[in-house]
Amino acid sequence: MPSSIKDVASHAGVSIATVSRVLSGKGYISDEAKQTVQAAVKALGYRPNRVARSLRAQSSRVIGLVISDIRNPFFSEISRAVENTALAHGYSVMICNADEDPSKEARYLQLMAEEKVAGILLSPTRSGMKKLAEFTRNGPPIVLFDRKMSGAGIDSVVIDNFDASYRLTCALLDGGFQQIVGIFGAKSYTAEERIKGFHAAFEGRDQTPLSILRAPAFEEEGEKLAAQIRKLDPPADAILCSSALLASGCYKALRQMGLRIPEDLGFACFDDPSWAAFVESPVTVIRQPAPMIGQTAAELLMKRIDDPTRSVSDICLTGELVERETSRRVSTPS
Amino acid sequence: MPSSIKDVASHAGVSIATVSRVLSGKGYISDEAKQTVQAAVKALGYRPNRVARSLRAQSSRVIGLVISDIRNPFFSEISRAVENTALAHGYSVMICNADEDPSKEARYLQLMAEEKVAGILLSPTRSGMKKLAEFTRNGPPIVLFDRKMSGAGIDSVVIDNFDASYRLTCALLDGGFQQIVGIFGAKSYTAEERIKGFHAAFEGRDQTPLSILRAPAFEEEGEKLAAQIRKLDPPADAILCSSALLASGCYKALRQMGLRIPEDLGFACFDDPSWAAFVESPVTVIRQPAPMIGQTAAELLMKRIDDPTRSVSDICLTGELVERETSRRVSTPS
DNA sequence: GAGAAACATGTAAACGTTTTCACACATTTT
DNA sequence: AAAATGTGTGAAAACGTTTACATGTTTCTC
Repeated sequence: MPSSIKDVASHAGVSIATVSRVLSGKGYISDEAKQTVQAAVKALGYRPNRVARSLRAQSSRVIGLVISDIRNPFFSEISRAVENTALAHGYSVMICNADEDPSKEARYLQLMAEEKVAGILLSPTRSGMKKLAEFTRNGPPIVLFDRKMSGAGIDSVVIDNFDASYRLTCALLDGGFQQIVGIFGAKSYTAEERIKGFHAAFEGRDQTPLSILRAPAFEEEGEKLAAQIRKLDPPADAILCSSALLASGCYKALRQMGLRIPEDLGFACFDDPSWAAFVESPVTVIRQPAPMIGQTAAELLMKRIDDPTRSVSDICLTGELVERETSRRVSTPS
Repeated sequence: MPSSIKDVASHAGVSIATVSRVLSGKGYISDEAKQTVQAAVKALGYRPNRVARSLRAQSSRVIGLVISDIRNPFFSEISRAVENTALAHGYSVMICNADEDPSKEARYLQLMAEEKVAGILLSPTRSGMKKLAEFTRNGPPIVLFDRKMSGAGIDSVVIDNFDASYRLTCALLDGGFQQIVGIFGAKSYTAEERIKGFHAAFEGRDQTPLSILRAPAFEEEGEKLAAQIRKLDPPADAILCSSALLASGCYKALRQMGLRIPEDLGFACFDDPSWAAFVESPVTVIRQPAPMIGQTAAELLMKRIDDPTRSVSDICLTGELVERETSRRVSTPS
């Protein structure tokens, strides 16, 4: 049974209004009152009740973060950055994991509105987007990250997925690969952009994509896709993966089939999972500035909270191409 | 400006008490009242305000999850399982990332108490443990996972780290390695147990551990440790890593030094990061039942919430040894 | 047909804050 | 010396719920 402001007040022999004033530092307080109240607070180990505070203020110092998949290292990096940034500004972060499931996403969004969070950071599923515009109208402010929604008047911070995908594909093309298959997420805006960049890289060359496969960004899906790829005719000679999770599933399956990379199959992917640097032949990747995305999005949200009328920003960061070995064709010694 | 129960009441032409009764399903309500109220709720898009509800009830249907490092896949697996389990029981989960920092941990624990969460799931840092016993006294119920604290009367679910470490070490020993160095987390209970198991494996054999190194469980730390290991005299011939993060940092650095694994150096680690299965020589690991840990801990917490007087349980699960190639010495062809 | 039980509803208090307002006193300005 | 400020304090309302209690209605039961 923690003590309330009432207890502090009677212990200090003042009214609760005075205690509140001392605690918030607003209004006039005599030095004497300040002293006795602070002593009482210490003596009772008083901690203000945030729920009561939120009820009164109709908002809390909590930022809601709804991520699509907590197991994806890209998102956990972001979460970490968001948390650090928010903490530095006196906000706490409540993370919810939508697991790429639109109904879970909707449920969490609803929950956060009911919890009266100060604002929401979200990487929406494609299907969740429709309701979003309406939700924002009388819910807390939202900032989108990783995935955006043009023209809805919602702030966003993403990377230039078109450009990144374009460059990654070019790396494969310039490396001498001919039959490239692209693997992309199933439902996201991000995937759409990357597919466009993928196609664009072929323009002006006398080549075309071999195939485009799509699946939810889970490791198991990557494994399944690998099997599909083996069946392609003409056979693929390189793979581009749109996410680390898909990539590790796919890479794993390929290796288990006994394929050598890049001798038998070129490979390139988004994100820079740690293993990309230390497998037999290090993997060419697009490294996304995840911490920067998280920090930028959090800062943007806090600005929006402070000033709900400010004009909406769409911030675009750029990915870094890290060319390693798997995007260059090697003459197979066999 | 979302509508309140008052709005619903006047819209339906009844008192707020009636509305509340319809919504909660408690007490007597006529069918007629039920109808009109439900219609009003729908018409206004009414959503109850959870903050008010929590204030009144002095507790919310939210479970706080304080994890030590969100970037560690082991913890993100757990988070996911916790979330699913909690959701199935009508609870939501608020995740906070302590980043292995005791002061952040304390801050978050405090925050959650102030937010009146129904209960807390925690993998405590070693130094945070002292205050824990006191905290539990007048804070929300706590269940510990991954790391426990014997004799404090707090529920816990962990794996048998002693045993797992023992078996992993034996795998290396049986594989023919002589000079084994162990790398363990810096501050955790878990690390202590694993170190004991590590030592135990040497008993009854005419060998001793070459060295024991400790560092915070971050990837960068693993890289640093790899450099230290190279300087050892006599030189190490195998490494045992206590966490996936440490392992990937270490493995990466070793590969960059041009070392072959297991030809030049045996290797085994805890957790089963995806790359362990598909690097040149697949890595021997202890696979921890992360989802099971998360689920069990969440269920235990909910039982504790329902019955604060129930006797405390310490649940112990076991890790699975996956013997692959890096724990067996091979005759170096060079 | 009278008392009891069951049903239905409304009133008001409570949860712990913050903040407006009013009041009291002290100091400064006209 | 009256009026205007400045300083310190407390009472009370408000935030949106839930629920104990009071007050009616019905419907049974003998």
